[in-house]
Amino acid sequence: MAFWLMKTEPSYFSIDDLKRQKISMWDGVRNYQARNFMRAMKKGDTVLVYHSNKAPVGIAGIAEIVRVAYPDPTQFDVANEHHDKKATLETPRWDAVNIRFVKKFKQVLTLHELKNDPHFETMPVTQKGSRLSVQPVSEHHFKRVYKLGT
DNA sequence: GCCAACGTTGGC
DNA sequence: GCCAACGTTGGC
Repeated sequence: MAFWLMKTEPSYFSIDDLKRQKISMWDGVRNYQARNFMRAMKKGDTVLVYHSNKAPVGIAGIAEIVRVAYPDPTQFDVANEHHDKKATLETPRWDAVNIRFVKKFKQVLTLHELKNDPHFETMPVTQKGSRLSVQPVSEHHFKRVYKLGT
């Protein structure tokens, strides 16, 4: 059982969208390191859903992996903003996973709060210039987030 | 393989 | 909207 953090711009896809849809495809990841982390995800793993770019920036809730990595269909779709002309059905480049809504935090656990809590000093998301959209989370960090968020 | 140019992310 | 910190591309 592993823990992950995945970033989304809430104007594009938010924890409320996930709550409404119950199960959602997490697509559009176009970074190899992030993709490789997605490939390491197992059914039942826990995901911290992180809202980027729009205040309040931070962890908005929790989801669970219900389908492991499979070729992201948006890479083949010329009309999609995430279309990749170098990807083919035979040699796909990018993967998606499916997640299930678990919990929305009463309020977003903000990046500011994470940065001000010494427990999170080594958490990747609190590091300056951390752009990786899919990150592993330690159990220690997850437990602390859970405690503060719920 | 180097690295400049370019594109993107994401906090602020 | 700004811009630092990246990641990617492509000429050489």
